[in-house]
Amino acid sequence: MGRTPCTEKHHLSKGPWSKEEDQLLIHYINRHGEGNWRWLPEAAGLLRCGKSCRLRWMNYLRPNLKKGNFTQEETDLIIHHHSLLGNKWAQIAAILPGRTDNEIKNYWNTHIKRQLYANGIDPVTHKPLNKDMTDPPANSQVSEVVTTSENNNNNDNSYFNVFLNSKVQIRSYGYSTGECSNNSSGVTIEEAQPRINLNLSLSPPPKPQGFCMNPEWVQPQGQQKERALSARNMNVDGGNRGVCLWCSLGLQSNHACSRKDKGSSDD
DNA sequence: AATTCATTCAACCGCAGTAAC
DNA sequence: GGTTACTGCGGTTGAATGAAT
Repeated sequence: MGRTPCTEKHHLSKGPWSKEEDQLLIHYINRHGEGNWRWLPEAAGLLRCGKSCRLRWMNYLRPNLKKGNFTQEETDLIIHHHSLLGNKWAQIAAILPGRTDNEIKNYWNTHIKRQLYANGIDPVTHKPLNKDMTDPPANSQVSEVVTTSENNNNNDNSYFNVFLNSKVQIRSYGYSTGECSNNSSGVTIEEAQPRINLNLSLSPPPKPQGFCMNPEWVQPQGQQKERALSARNMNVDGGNRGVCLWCSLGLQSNHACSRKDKGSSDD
């Protein structure tokens, strides 16, 4: 069926809020507090529906809202948590004090999304756009885009010439295919707190310690090789799951990943 | 200066969850 | 258990603004 829009029901105002309306709303909430949105407009003397009042208050009028551009830290957090939560804007907003879900959603759609696309990252999956390189196993879970600072104290980059002059790392969490020998316990948000920036160029991975991934996904083809490797394989996190790049490159003996690919079923 | 095109973001709409009856 | 109403969330729209031609 669907409901009649509240504005139609009671001939209420629509469109941008006037200063007077804002003042009425602020004044009322300051005196009576939030809540009871259904009856608030009437009580406050507003010709708006409760929904509209709530939105106006939550997004623009309530105190402690942070105005202005997003900082790099905030952008990092948004990308990180989006990779974990998807389009759960309210949940993401809860992590960024002073920011609203609407604001974050807009910022995502107008800025971050485009920059991710421009850098070959699918903003939905947080994986490289190239389909051949990116289709994860059907049972894969979300992944995360992570960037690191240039100096990762990695003294052994010899196998990673493809990553020269690069910065981005894409960390995949919770793939149920493959597993690394030294850490299969999953990663909390706190543990995984990355330093992200939208200079999504590519960079060398850290030392291959517990670095795991599924070799099925490593199908470098021509120029796509670099992106695929960098985006897929850089698990800076000390090994979640999957089969390691080092293994896929035939370097098993050089690092700690003792696991053999065991297919697509654990947990 | 006028027009067109692109971008931004405030606000709206519909749906889902849930509490109250 | 079914219905209704309220609230919150996410997707989408469209007016305002800026940039390009």
